Amino acid sequence: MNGRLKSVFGGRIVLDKREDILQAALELFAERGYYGTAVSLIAEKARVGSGTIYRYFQDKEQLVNELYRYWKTEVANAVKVEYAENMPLRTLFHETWKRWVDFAMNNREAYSFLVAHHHGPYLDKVSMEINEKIHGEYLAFFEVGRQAQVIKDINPELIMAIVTGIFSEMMREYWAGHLQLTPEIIEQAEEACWHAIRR
Amino acid sequence: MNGRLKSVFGGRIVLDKREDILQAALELFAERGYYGTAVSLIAEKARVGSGTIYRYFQDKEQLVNELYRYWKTEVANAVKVEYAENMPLRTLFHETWKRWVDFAMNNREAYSFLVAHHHGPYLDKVSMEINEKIHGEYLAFFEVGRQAQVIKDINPELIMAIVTGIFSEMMREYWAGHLQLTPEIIEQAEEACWHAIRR
DNA sequence: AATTTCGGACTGAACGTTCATTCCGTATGA
DNA sequence: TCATACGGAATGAACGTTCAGTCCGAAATT
Repeated sequence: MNGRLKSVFGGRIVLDKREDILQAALELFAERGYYGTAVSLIAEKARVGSGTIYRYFQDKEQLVNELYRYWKTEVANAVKVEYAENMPLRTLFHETWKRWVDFAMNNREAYSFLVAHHHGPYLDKVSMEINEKIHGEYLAFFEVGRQAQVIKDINPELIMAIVTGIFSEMMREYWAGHLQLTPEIIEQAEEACWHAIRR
Repeated sequence: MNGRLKSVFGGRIVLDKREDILQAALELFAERGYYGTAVSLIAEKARVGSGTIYRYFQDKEQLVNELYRYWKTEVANAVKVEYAENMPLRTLFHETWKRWVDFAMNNREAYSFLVAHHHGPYLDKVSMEINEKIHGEYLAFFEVGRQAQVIKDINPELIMAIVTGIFSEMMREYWAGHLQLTPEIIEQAEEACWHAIRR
């Protein structure tokens, strides 16, 4: 996914144009949005002919969906914490928060892309199923916390909205240049978020 | 703004097509987005010829900006609380939260429109200045709370991100059909939000 | 009162542009 | 020689915008 990957084809080493296209599309979609990005622009940035894109992707819609699924899965894996026996939920939350911030700051384009396309009408059934699957996993986590009487006894969907709302708005303000994100401030945000959901 | 307003012209009562156009555009932009809405579609919904739109608005961009400014100001006025002497900040927050929810639920299209277009590249200088002005007023409120040691001693921009993040994500989940918004749940969300920002 | 003229709101076909997608000639390696 | 990869001009649909003409109430004229 870094545009310089190679693949072996018939014993020959070849630049993988498919990766170039995906990387160029990621950056352009994140910056300009789906409708604001012409296919010819993606081709130019990836240094391929526009026809070449259609050798690798059925159409523009399949391209954006492939990107979406890939990065959605990536971020889900990135925030996953290997669960240790008896780990307090507060600690689990802290670890997850940390990973989430790390991912967003180290993969700005991917994170921006995901946020901007999360509700796009061009997302297909498969992408939406992935969304719901991951959403469900997080819900289950909050349900556990509720049962353990650590988290407020309210609808887990609301808990979820609180956490994702705080996080995404924080990142948005950061990228808009209105808010610095020092380790101290990141911790303050985490603390505030926890205060919102803890019992 | 309800598409049935009338204006008097030369002693004669006439349907105000300008209002029809604004209302049609509001609904379509909210539902389909700016790029997803063809001008001809707005014309059809407003029952006017597409040329008529250009009698009232310079172009599509001016139309979306006019809508944005109007509703941004409307919501700002709608949530404003007449401040009574010695009113606790917690009460002020409660009143504001209530008004905000009321506005969003009673003006779904307008609220969705504002959220969806808040960062659109077609917003002009005037619209962005209105944004910053209103943003600044809210920041000042949180600054007062901080000085009074009622609200956490952290960057007001972060406080702001927390409150708007929770609210907008809550409304999103509501309109997606994932979350009911009973008075009880609305209060739980308000309470959680306050927990996040109180000292 | 009846008829004509006038102004401008209004329409929608037409225009030029942009875009996603296709097509085909060329290049490359087997 | 053949098959495949590739580039980019060509294609046609869709879009925002324009403009020549239509329509209609009001004013002017008879």
